[in-house]
Amino acid sequence: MPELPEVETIRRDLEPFLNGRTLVRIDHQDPRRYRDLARALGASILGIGRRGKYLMLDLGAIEMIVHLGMTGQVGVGDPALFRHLRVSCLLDSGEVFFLNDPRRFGKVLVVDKGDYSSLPTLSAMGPEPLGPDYRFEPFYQICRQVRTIKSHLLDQRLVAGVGNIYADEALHLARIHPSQGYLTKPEAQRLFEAVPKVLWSGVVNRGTTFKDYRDGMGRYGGNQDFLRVYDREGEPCQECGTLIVKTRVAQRGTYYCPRCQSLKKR
DNA sequence: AATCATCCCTGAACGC
DNA sequence: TGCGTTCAGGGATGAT
Repeated sequence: MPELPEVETIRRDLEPFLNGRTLVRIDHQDPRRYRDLARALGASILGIGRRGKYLMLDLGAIEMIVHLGMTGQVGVGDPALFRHLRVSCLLDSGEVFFLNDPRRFGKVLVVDKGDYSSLPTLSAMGPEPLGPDYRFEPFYQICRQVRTIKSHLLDQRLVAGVGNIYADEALHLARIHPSQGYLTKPEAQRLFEAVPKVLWSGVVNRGTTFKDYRDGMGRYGGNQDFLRVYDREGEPCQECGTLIVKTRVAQRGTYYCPRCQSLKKR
């Protein structure tokens, strides 16, 4: 499940293969899912950026937006190696930029540059937690009045790019129960600082491969060996030794330490 | 306005 | 062995 660190790792991997290339041919079978891709024919890739979990290929007046969903994998190489090839783009280098996506939760579309009206989550995206516009006050104003903090970490409006794995990791580092609501200022401060810490760790370790994730070169990430709670049910908390518990919060599998992350009634 | 439930989709894990 | 069931969840959407 690619989140901010995984998408950033892919972005860095693909940059040297895509920068300056022209899209010579684009193939896919599902025009309802992969929209307006023909608009990109003949366009050159001026840069590859990222916003939250979205990859953005700068094509000048337009941009190609890629979201990997749960099982999407992009790369430059031989698409014949993949069973679930959904989109392939022939480059003027002769190489193929492709999306392989078994479960088809991923998206690829071409839009006028900056027009995200067909992507409500991207339109309302919160600040980049690893960027210069990440501010405590607006973060705190939301945290203090919501009922279940984890659902807002996943929501993308509070902060961009956090998914299920890094939400649990940040909450453990901040010692906050995933179902906690109405955070105090010190709690919000701890969470505000924990989010970029766990995301940087993910970037440094080239992403978390729990099952499906591969980087832009098809390699496994390394961050799974450094997770504090995610997928560690029954293992001892590294802070206090209490066994990590798995529950369900916001319709998501949720791991936490019942001692370090106690729920406060408010 | 916030919160919750449902849908999309496939493969792996599980139970009998 | 094999078949059917359950689970995983990001984001869009509709309901409460």
